[in-house]
Amino acid sequence: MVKVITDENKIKEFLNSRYIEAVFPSKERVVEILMSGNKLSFYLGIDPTSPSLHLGHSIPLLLLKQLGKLGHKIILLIGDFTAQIGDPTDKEATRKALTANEVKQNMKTYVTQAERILNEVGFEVKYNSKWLAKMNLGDVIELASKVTVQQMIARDMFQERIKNERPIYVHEFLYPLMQGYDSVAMKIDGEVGGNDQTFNMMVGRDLEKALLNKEKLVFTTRLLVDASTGKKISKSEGGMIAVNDSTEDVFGKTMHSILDEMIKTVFELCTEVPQSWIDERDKVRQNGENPKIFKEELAYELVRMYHGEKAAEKAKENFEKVFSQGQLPDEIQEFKINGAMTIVNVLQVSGMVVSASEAKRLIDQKAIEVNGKTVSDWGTRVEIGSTIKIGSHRFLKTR
RNA sequence: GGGGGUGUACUCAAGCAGUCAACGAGGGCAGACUGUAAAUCUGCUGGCCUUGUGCCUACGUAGGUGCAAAUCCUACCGCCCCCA
Repeated sequence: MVKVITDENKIKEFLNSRYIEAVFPSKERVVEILMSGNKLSFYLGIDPTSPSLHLGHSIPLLLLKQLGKLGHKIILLIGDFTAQIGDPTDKEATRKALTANEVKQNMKTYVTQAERILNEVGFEVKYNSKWLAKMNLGDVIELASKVTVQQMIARDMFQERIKNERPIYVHEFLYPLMQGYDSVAMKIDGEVGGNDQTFNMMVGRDLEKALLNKEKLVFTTRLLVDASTGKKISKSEGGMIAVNDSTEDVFGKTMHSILDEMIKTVFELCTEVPQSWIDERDKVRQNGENPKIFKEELAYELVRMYHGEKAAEKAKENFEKVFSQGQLPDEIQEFKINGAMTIVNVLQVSGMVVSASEAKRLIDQKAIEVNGKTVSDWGTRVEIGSTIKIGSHRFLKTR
């Protein structure tokens, strides 16, 4: 059993963690409670709305890990019920409701993904359908009586929607209540979440006080945006790096989608590398070092965290080889063909493109190479044992 | 319940009978340039093939008018606003 740490310096150090944006009700109060020596429980709730955890999720996970290291009990709450409702946070449109099946599919790998980050500390997994699915209308109304409509519509994204004449559904109002009720159901001592979750987390704090007369602490983490420009960290949603991406993908996506100005922030928020090292490296970069080097260090670190040292080493080598030197990667996806076929056919049948038209377009755009030669004719035949390059970084080998 | 508005490709958004597979923007893809960056420039962005002033499918859904419909009519469905 891990002993609860009550060393004031360590607790203050924790509160100054670079992951933290704010704590509620106040730093002083949090110190007081953490110093009590009681083993407390903290949780992070994640709705399985997509099949993978990405860089953004890793921030509260890392913070949760620190709480675990202080000797407290940590819980990963899978919002299997809430995922079906949809958190209206930061969305200008109502989220498409997920079916129970989609949710189930999505959460399959959540725990193993979270493990990659929480590895050193033990954690418990809970599912909020356990209590939310059981509530009856009376319970819901009781809960709803604790929050006013004014409080709800005061939230910016609801204001946005009203302004843009977009619909707001009643069930979306219910979302914060449900998330708040999670705290009550678990009689939780504290919650960790991105700062966009502040409202939802505070509803939980209010509910816990009202229904259990218990004080809940709230830790909000910084978000992955550039503080000075407010720009998103990656150039696109699609480029979001996922914990269960392949090692090549984690490395490649990092190199490809993290803007230079963001490298430092991602290091700070998504890794556990000492601050002094980050500052030092950032300084060197600012003094003119090719930012590619710093970025490669980030890519390496992320792969190392998720997949281990060896994988990181390999991913780096592979990257150097394929992109810096323009060689072929070690492992190329293979596709079996029965004798020579036209290039368009191979691309389509292998699923590398969705239609023959797309294949033809790519050929017209000089994006297809077979055995190192750019293909210009749709009818070009591909023999068994050929290596096809599609665009800048996709490869296929026929066999 | 009454009145007004609206529904277009991944998203936003023009079009309001033929020249519409549908302007523009964003996103995505590809090419040039690079550091697989960013910025910039260029092209592409429904499907099929026999690549054509070709065929099929698509402008909420179902019908209708007409040589011809995303565009007009009818019904239905959804959404927004105002009044009650």
